Amino acid sequence: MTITQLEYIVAVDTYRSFVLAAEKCFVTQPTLSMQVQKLEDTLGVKLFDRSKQPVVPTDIGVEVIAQARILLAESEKIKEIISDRERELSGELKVGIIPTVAPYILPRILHGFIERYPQVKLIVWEQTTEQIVQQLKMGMMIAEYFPPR
Amino acid sequence: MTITQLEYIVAVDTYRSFVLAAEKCFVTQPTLSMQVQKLEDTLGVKLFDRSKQPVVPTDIGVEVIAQARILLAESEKIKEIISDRERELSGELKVGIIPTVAPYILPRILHGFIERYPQVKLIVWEQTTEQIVQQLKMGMMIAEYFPPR
DNA sequence: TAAAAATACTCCATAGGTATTTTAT
DNA sequence: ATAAAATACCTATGGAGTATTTTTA
Repeated sequence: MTITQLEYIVAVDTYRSFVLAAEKCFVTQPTLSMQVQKLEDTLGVKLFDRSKQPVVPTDIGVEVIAQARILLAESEKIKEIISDRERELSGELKVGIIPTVAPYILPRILHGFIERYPQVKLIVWEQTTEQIVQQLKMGMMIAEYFPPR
Repeated sequence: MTITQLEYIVAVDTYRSFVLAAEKCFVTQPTLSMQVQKLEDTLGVKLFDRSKQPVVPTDIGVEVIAQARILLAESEKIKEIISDRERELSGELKVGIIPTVAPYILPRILHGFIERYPQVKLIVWEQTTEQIVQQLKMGMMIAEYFPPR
């Protein structure tokens, strides 16, 4: 049982659709289907009834999903602890970036950002790609795409 | 951030030792150390101060660990939902087993169990190795080792 | 017959392991 | 000197992808 799997079943419950839930979770439909099945295997119970459309949670699925929502809320609180602390430290913005591309991308970010938020202290944070991916997944960093031209 | 990683930091906090925490979590010390570091990377904060012994959580570590304990408690409740439901279904014991070894091991289990709990209905559940491993990890099944002779 | 979900595969990221080095008492 | 944590390296599981088949309305 993973936090991700719990997010998936909550999404399926919310949207009553594997296709739509997958889209909202930014994964493909087969990926989401398999993870939901895997969680069902782990728990040893069917969480959704797919024999009708739209998909509907089973009786026990309703209970598990309700508890999953509570757990996910607690998970959000962990992130809040970090954000609160960072706000409290100072008006800072950490920018995670891979060293290789820093000289190409940083100037553009710095320019646009400093213009709009001149009072915020910018902290450039060298990270590996993996660390950045993690930060993005956690919603603790925001990605903005700067096209090459 | 995974539920496992949260279990690890709670264990380190509880035992004030990576070595002992690893033992209690049934993983090796390097595995636990790396997962803790990875979580620290993900959150972008140091959770423990290793410059002293025993290891002690940082200020923010204390907050995160407290919240992690809450989340893990909610995680336990999901398992309880399943167990409660299973209890309520009937006085049953599900036995997960790989088809290959069933004929060798089952008779022994059945004999000992039926003797002690004659009123409980036994349900043999054919599973893959992976499904059994999951069930064991979740604590939803108990493994007992029957030596070959 | 047109959606939605399941299945079959492929790939690679990473959790976990062993061996070793570094750090703290 | 010794116990504990970090680091290096390796392996294999499984999460996620694409392509396709089976379902349900």
